[in-house]
Amino acid sequence: MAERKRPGHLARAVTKQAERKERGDLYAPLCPSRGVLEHVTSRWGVLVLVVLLQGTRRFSELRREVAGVSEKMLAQTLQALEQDGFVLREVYPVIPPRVDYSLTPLGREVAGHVEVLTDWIEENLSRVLEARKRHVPKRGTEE
Amino acid sequence: MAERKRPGHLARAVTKQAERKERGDLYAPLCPSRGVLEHVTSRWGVLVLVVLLQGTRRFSELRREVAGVSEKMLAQTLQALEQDGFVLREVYPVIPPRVDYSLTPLGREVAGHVEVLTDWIEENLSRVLEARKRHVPKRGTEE
DNA sequence: CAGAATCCGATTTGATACTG
DNA sequence: CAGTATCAAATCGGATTCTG
Repeated sequence: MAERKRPGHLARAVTKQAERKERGDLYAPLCPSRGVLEHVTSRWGVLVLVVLLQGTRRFSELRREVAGVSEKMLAQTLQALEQDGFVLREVYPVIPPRVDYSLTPLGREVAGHVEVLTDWIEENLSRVLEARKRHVPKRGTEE
Repeated sequence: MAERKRPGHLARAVTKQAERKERGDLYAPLCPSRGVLEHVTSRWGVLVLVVLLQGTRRFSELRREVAGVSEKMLAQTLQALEQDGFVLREVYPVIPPRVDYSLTPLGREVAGHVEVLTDWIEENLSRVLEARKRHVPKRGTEE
């Protein structure tokens, strides 16, 4: 073992020029996969995805469930996720306006992985908090 | 079904006042779990965790492997992850200085989940890119 | 080598209106 | 209701300089 360097596509010999559909490489600064990752792991993107995993939601409902998000950020987040094909936006021409947001099949896949992560964090928060206490801010005045 | 609202601890009746070690609630704006989530899902945090999953790394190695990160951001990211107990920092008092970074058991757990996510994104990049093409920027001039 | 500290412009974010 | 537009505040983030 001395070849496997990159985590993602390690030991995969993708070098066969543009072979398949094209896989991303997060370790290439210019790869668009970085952008996708950022949409998915963005502050509000994560929470929106996981909430939508529970079912369809309206804008105002998301606003309430994802506590703390501003209208602007929520709209912006939803647009990014919609553009990437994770979220479906359905507008009903009624008065008052009604817009439903839901996950696409693609979205359900990522959201599933994201949820595992968020669940882990919620579940293990105490362990992290313990670690923080244990952690010395600087290096102690003495050892 | 009409009770399950919150994704994370849904249908769990945590309401028994401060029962166990305390679980986080990402849907509570003030819960520290939000901070942990942000460290883990931060721009560079994600990449650092996945790289460290491959094994111990020195500062300069991380700098190279996580292409695009600046010294400042890398240091900052590592500090956050170290504080949360995900990363272990070992200093060797030699000249020139040597510092090794590795994952703690706790870190290996999160990093594992994070890797599943990043792998999915790399793997499915083409699907997302397709969705983006398909996506109409505004609402077309006509339908 | 491994950072800490500083300067400072580029983004991001968030209230607060305003619109269809 | 579901956003968009706007403006100021807060952060981010990188290049540079300086130690141990």
